[in-house]
Amino acid sequence: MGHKPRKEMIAETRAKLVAAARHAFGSVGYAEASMDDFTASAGLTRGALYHHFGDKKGLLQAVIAEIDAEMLARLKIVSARADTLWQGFVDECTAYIEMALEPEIQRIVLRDGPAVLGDPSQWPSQNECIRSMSENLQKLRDEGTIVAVDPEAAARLVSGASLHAAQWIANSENPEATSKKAVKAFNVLLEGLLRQGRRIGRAQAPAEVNESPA
Amino acid sequence: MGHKPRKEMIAETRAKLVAAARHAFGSVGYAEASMDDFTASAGLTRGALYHHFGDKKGLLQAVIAEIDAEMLARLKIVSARADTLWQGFVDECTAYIEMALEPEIQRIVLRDGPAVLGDPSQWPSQNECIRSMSENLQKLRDEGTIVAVDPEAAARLVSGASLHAAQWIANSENPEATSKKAVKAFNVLLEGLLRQGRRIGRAQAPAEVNESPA
DNA sequence: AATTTGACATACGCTCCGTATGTCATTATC
DNA sequence: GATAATGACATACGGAGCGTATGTCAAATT
Repeated sequence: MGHKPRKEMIAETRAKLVAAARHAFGSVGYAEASMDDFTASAGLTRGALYHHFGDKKGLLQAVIAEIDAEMLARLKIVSARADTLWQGFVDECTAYIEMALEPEIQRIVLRDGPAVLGDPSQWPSQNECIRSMSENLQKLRDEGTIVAVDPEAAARLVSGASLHAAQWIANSENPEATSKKAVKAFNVLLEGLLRQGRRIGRAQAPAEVNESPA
Repeated sequence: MGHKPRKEMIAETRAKLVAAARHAFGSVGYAEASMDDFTASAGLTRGALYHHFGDKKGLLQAVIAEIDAEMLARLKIVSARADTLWQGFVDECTAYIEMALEPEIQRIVLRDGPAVLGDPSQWPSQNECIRSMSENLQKLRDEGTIVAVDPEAAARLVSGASLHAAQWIANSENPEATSKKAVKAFNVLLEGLLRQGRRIGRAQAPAEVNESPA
């Protein structure tokens, strides 16, 4: 019978394990996910898991690497199709927030990941997202659009603000309204990066502006 | 012999459990901390733990509540002794970052806490710190120092940036240099909050300023 | 003085993880 | 082409940790 090639079978096994773990981690969380259970759901046993990933943490790393690669790809698409560098940067930040709204990303990447694997700034994958953002900021600085500031530092602060904003939004009882508030405040902060003459889009409001809700 | 009153004994037991757990959680982390071990180190057993705190998560909540109360107290001191509201706010942010540099706070409050107890923005205690910051921003807005922006949203973004900055600093190989970069970039972002006329402390080399008429 | 409450300790079972070992197919060697 | 060797898994075993159920003893209540 047409048995598939060896390498494909193995890759398929790894993919099945990662997929099963991703679902389990994303739904019940890392700590509550039983290795026996989700390997069985993939038609396998823990033997396969330990063979391919060493331990439970190794599998979490693989899952996060997969998710992170997807995130990076999505970010690149967003920033690539913007008209200006600055707009691309802003769009990328917005996309970052939107991704962080997804429960699977929140749970696996933002909560369990740091607890199990340590600080995300040390992960190779997370650094990819930061590096992408840093490069954009570097270009914006060379271009003269933003003030002289360390690109990586700014990128980390901005991503930190984005992630927290996302978690706040996702857990609020009215995500729509919260999102609007967060994005508005976010843009205000980002304008701190812009050089004075470049500031745009702020209505230059007189003394006491009261924004009326909705 | 002079036996102490009942209530004091009980409070002492609770305090011993919280202290032992705090040390264990802070050093080896929540997941690796054995209840048998650290209750024994307090001269007790898990029986006492379950009686007072329900389960391991309950004890973590108590530990975090204690740490958070300390953090809030420190923040209040910092913001109270500043000359201006804005300076108080900036100082508070800086203090926030400095506290987040402490390993115990990083591990328990910033990493394990969210993984075990869920999103920090839902904790009563964490909300206290945010609320304190929000109040300051509200006053700054009323005062006309900062632009019209939702105080809570800004507070959450700023705290998010602070926390991430802290983790980045703490895990960098050169914390001193990283800290300088982060604080500088942080101030730049914060200036986004300031209204145009109020901007201070930026050297502002006007290469090609294109000032739109106010 | 008798009873009740409550603060703990002890005992038990269960789940889960990691390792050590076994099995079978594929690949390499001759 | 038969045999040895490798590698991908499954099975078996032991240990640790958690939660609960139960026991005990002092203090508070009556």
